[in-house]
Amino acid sequence: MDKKQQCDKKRKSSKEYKIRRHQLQSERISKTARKEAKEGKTYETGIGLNLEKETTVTTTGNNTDVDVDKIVMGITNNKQLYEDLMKLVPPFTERPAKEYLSHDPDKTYQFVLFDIETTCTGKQAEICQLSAICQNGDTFSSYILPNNSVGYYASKVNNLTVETINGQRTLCKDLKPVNSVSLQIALQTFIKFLQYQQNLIRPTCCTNTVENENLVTVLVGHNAATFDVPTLLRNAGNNFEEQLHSMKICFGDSLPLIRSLISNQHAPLKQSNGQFCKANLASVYKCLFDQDFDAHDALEDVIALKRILFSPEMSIDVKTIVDRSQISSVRAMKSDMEFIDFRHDRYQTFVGNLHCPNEDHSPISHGMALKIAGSGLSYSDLHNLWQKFGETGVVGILFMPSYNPKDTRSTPSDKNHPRVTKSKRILSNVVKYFQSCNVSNISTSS
DNA sequence: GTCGTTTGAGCCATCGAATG
DNA sequence: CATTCGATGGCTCAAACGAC
Repeated sequence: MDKKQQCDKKRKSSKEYKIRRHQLQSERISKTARKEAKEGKTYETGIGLNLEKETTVTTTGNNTDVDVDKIVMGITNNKQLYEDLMKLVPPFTERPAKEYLSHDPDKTYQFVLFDIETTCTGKQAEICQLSAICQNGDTFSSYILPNNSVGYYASKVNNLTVETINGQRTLCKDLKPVNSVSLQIALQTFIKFLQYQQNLIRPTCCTNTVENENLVTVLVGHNAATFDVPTLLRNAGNNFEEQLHSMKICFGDSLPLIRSLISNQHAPLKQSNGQFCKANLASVYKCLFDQDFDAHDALEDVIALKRILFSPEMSIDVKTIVDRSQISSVRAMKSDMEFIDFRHDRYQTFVGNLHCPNEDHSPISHGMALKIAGSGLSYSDLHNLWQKFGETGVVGILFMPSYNPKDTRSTPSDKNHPRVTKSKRILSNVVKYFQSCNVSNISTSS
């Protein structure tokens, strides 16, 4: 009995068996799909006759379709070809794994809530205001004169503008001039503020005692992991980052914390209408205190955030905050930011060709363009593969697994994991795109 | 307007179990 | 042994939502 099962198992795990089964199933799936599509239109006609006709159409129709299985088999059986393809493209990249700090009862947590206002969003964003507040109520706030003007949408939100007054570029809040400093000055003042606050908790007399090891300072902002921290690190430079690192400062995000509370139906976040509030700052504040606050001034925002997190109305403990705020090291946030920027650069190369935003039939979706970009490939890499190896090149690189040389812990399960995707629909869409390029190139050039 | 993440629905690859 | 069925978990996508 066992022997028989094992034999069967072994047979099924063989490569040939899997490939054959895969082919058969693919055919079945496309057949049924076609049948269903047909049945929708001509339900009354003889099904058997229709099927016969359909299958003949299918086989001829497949000539224009892309036979992904065949291409994949060609590569799996040809190691040399696979290696030749690999030489043509940049090494595989992937997003750094997230590692969040979890609560340690032996440690003291010092939360510093912070927020920034900027000139716009995205990689171009410059910081115009940096504010922070500690649990003891001490605040820091500084306006910063950006090199560029404040964008239309950002200005609508934060009421900051850059005006020229007496020939001087001047940062204005609500059109009134404010004292602003350079980014470097603001950051250094901020560091001093943080050092001072740390020293309030760990006295300077015991610099090398256990006391030092036990203090964890966490900079928490709302949606900070996505917006504030990357923007801050991108603008600040290595010196600032090193200082934070040496002060053992970490970053946390209150958005996932709030989301987690809402999904756990944390009672204080239930509104009077019985629904739970949304996760944005204004909504949470309104729900807890039934008051509006002057949203989108960095200082007002951090004051509100402090009240939210530490008020008795909210009633959460330190362990909850630590465990659910996705606290990460400065280094981790920095390398994640670098990955995001790297991916974004490559993503842009797909826009307008393989990925057409706001069009009904873009060859690949936004998400897929991001995934390809994140694996280290740009449009020119795919184009190059297409020119040198045709569909084999493109499908081979996207489908076949790829190993990161830096990653020593490649488990057997990774061997089945594609560099980008195994989806036949997506792979054939990419191939079809390059085919149509060739056709249009010939027709336009001749 | 930008950009990134989460969410939930639907599709599809995969694999154990069953069939002839 | 070759094939098929059925359950499941992972992948993909668009929409909604967070930040400015």
